[in-house]
This record gives sequence, C-alpha cells and structure tokens, in this order.
Amino acid sequence: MPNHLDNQLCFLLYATSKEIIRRYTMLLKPYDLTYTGYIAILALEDDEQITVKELGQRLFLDSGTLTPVLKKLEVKGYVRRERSKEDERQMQIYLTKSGIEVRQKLPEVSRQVIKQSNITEQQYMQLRNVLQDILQKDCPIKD
Amino acid sequence: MPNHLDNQLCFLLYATSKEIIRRYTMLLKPYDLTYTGYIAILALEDDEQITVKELGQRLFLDSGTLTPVLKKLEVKGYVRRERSKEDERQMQIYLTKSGIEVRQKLPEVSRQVIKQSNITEQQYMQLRNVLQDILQKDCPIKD
DNA sequence: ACCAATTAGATTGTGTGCAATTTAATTTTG
DNA sequence: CAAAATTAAATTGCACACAATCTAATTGGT
Repeated sequence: MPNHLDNQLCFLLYATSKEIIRRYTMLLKPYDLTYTGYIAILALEDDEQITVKELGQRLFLDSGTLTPVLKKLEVKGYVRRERSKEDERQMQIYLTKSGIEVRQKLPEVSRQVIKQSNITEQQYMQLRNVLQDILQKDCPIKD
Repeated sequence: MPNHLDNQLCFLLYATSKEIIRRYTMLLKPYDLTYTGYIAILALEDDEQITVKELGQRLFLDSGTLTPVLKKLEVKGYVRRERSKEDERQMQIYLTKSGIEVRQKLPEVSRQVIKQSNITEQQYMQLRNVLQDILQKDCPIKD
C-alpha cells in the first residue's frame, strides 16, 4: 500500500461524503427533511414497526443521534413513536400515511444526486463493492 | 444507472466515511487531536504561512468550521494565528515547532487505519480514482 | 421471590459542518 | 476621493455524531 497516499484516500472519502450529503440536503428541503431524517424514513418499511435500536443498527446510528431526529420526524407527521406494551423500555417507530407518501417521492431525489455526480455504471459498481468490503471487514473488529 | 441502488451507494459512502473517521479519532487521542485538527495540521506545510481561506479551500471547510478548530490547535500549541500586516482581514496560520513534530508522527496513524480496513491495492486505487472523479465533477457545479 | 446484571432509550457534553449574518478592512467606481 | 461593493474572519443558529452517563424496565441467577 503506497504510504504517501493513505491520507488522500480517507480524506477523499470524507470530502466526497460531505459533498454528496450537501446535495441531498438541498434537494430534500422541499420535503422539510434533513439527510438524517431522509435515511431514517427510507430505512422504515411501509407496514413495519421497529425499535430505535433496530433502526439504529440499520443506519449505524445510536439513540443519542436518533432520538432527536425521530422526535422531529414525529412533529412533522412522518413517523409515530409508541412505547411497546410488551417491553416498556422499547419505543416502537413506524411511518404514518404522510410518511409513506413522502417516502415514495424520495427515490427521485436520490436519482438526481447520482445523476449530478456523473459517474459511469462501472464506477458505480466498483465504488459500491469496495465500500461494502470496507464496511463489512470493519464489522467484526467493532464487536 | 440502477435506480434501486442509488440510495445504497450514497449511504455506503456516508457510513464508511463515518467509520473511518471514528477509527482515526481513536488513534489520534494520544496526540490530543480530533480528525478535523488532524487534517488541518496535515494540510499545512512545515514552513508555510497560509490564510484561513486558503486552508479552507484545501480542506473543503469554511471559517465557521475552521476558526474554532484553529483556536483549539493554537491552545494546544500546534499552530499559531497572526493577523496579516498587509491585509488586516486575513489571519495567517502556521505550524509551531511542536506542530511540525506531531505532524511527522501522523502518517503512522493513517497507515494503521488503512491496514485495519484490509483492502487490496487494486481496490485502493479504484476507490481513489472514483472518488476523485466524483469530487472533481462536482466542483464546476458548485461555482 | 430477590437482587445483581443487563438492556433500551433518553440525556448531556463536546466537536464538527454549514448557511446566514456581522464586522472590519480593502478595493472598486462614479 | 468618498461612497458602494467586495472580501476575510468571526459569530450565530441549527442539525447532526458519538461517547458517557442516567433512568427505568427486564432478565438471570440463586
């Protein structure tokens, strides 16, 4: 591995990620959604109730980040939060009708962001594969 | 471009970037550096004075982010900040002796992070090329 | 059944990240 | 040359991220 480039790679990852999120944020404004709110809604299936913990596992986020985001999504009317009756510690999250509606419009936003970045299908696949590799190889170490 | 994967790619980028930064943050603790402080120090050459604006261009960060970071680096003794005499609006930033010293140790941190992610040299090159492409293609739109 | 250990979510504190505004200095222009 | 426009940093406000702590609920062991 070429040492003098180590930093470039990590920094590129960081800079590109920020830039992509910035673009999402702009396009999500009409829906009154932030990027975090967006991925939270996308992670919820239409007829599904999941806990904050489960949602956090899908998004790699903890309750410290998710709790405020979900409260805001609730105020906007996109999700509902209910204490589980079987286990009072758990909070059940699910999409409202309005949340399901907005969720259906979101793929268009995503399509536009990808379009802007102008990458080829091959590059797209390469990038996805490498990132999945890195993230998966990271998982065992985290535990 | 396969539509149903659009989101996966952007999310992967976001999640991987966060994970890599998390690893940096852990390894940087002994040096009393955050990731942002780290890239700021790396962006400064040993015998160079640059303005906050210039530094921001290198790091894709604005004064709103950089000013507090640089003030903290100054308190830690890694950089110095001085008003330019030619143009009082500008703040000149440069590494102290201590900053130059710590800077020399940082490539080792970077090497360790790359090592942990276990990617092949080919993957490394692919990733770098695609990210550079995306970031460059994005730039004209920003201006 | 009781108490220690665990677990889920919320809260707190620190550090970004960025848009928007402010302030002070410099440059441009009529 | 003076007023207007521009520019550099700093400041403000909002929204994450995440570690650490807290609280309440549940579970496990005896």
